[in-house]
Amino acid sequence: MSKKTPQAIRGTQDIFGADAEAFAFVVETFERVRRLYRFRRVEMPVFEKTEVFARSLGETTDVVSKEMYSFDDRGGESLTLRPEFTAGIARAFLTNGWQQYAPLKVATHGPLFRYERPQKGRYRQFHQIDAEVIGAAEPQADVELLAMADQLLKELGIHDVTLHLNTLGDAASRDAWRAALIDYFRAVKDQLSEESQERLEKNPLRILDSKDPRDKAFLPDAPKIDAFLSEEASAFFAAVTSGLDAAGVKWVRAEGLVRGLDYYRHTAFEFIPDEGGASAAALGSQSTVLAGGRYDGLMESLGGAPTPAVGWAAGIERLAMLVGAREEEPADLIIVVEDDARLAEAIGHMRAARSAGFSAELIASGSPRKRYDKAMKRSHRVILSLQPNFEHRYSGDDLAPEVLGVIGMHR
RNA sequence: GCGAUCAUAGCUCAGUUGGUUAGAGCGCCGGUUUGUGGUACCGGAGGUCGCGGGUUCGAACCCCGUUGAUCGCCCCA
Repeated sequence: MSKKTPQAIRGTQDIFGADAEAFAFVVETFERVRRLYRFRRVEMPVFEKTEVFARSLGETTDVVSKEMYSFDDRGGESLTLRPEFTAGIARAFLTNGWQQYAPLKVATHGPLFRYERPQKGRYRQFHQIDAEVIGAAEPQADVELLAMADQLLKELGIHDVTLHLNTLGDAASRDAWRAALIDYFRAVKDQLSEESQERLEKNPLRILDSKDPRDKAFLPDAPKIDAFLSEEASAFFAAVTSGLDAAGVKWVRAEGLVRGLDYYRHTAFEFIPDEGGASAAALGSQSTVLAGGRYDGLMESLGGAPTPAVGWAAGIERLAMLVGAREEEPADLIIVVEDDARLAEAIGHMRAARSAGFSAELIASGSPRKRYDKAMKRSHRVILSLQPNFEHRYSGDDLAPEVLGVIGMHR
């Protein structure tokens, strides 16, 4: 590589080959499954006014304060490459009058951007699939969304992950719990890790999933959300869990599972690899493959009417790692031109095969005697070799007569 | 923002305590062989050893800096 060749931006990826096939498999499976659940496809802008994210995520969150790709456009307006899907979809819901479709079930996928240090399963430009139900206050929406996530993972062939489920309660429950946690941890502040001492002020809920042994000692006796749940919030969570049981979705209660972003209420969930499993090993320290929750408070932060909503997102790269490398589909037909005089004939056959819906590839370069070997090394159903003296020969594991039929050749 | 490890051919990697013109496999190109065959053989192209300094008679190897990658911390999907 020349020194003059510009290098790719840190944290971006050029995906090709087996990895790209795995990526496509994830997206195609998602598209198929979301149709089964009747989620409508939406296409969203990749950038928004900065305030869309700043107001919805909370000014003090790390995402907003240091992880956003923001810039001023030529008119001097601050814009931001989307760090997540939910805020943009909420904005679109409000600005396009999609209230008329509520409850609205939508799905999308595409690139997202966060200015972070790249590591295994984390990139600055990464890709997610996303599903949201907007304008549905009932727990059945949570259940359907989770049933879809569960089916998607199974259809991807990922069986060693489990749904970890928690409730954050309604706004009042959450605030009371949060206050109790601060009281509890403040009493032992000087015994906590440095990180958690900081979290105590900024994000006390996060102490609950600290990895530091100094913090872990205090976690079993920390106040539990259940003690602070209103009757209504309790009933909501019970309806979600019984619905999941009815839908055959396996789950475990995770009392320490919280959300980093301010707008979450009630249900919070993550699909996490089972310890010791192949998926856990494949993902390294980035263990969550699909996560989401209910965000009843979000619409108001964007100036809309109170609107209940629930959604999830999953990193395509992480899912692709669990799916594993995938091979390209075999070509239906490969034509080898072993005599350049027969090139035009081959081109005609190519067009006929492709027009009939068969994938076809032409090999007509390099030493004529080595072209056949080249064809044999590619994954294929039928090879047609055009030889000197107008002879032709076939080979392949699956001498599909329908493929040869469309180019007027038969065994 | 912090830490650890790493950087040699298009790819995967050797390269001894510092010692002549830096190697292999795969891939690519050409030739021979085979001619229902994924073979074998021969040859070729392709490297300022990430970059910049330093130590030394001599550096891919030792030292400093720098850039990049990987993995982890913070945070988070």
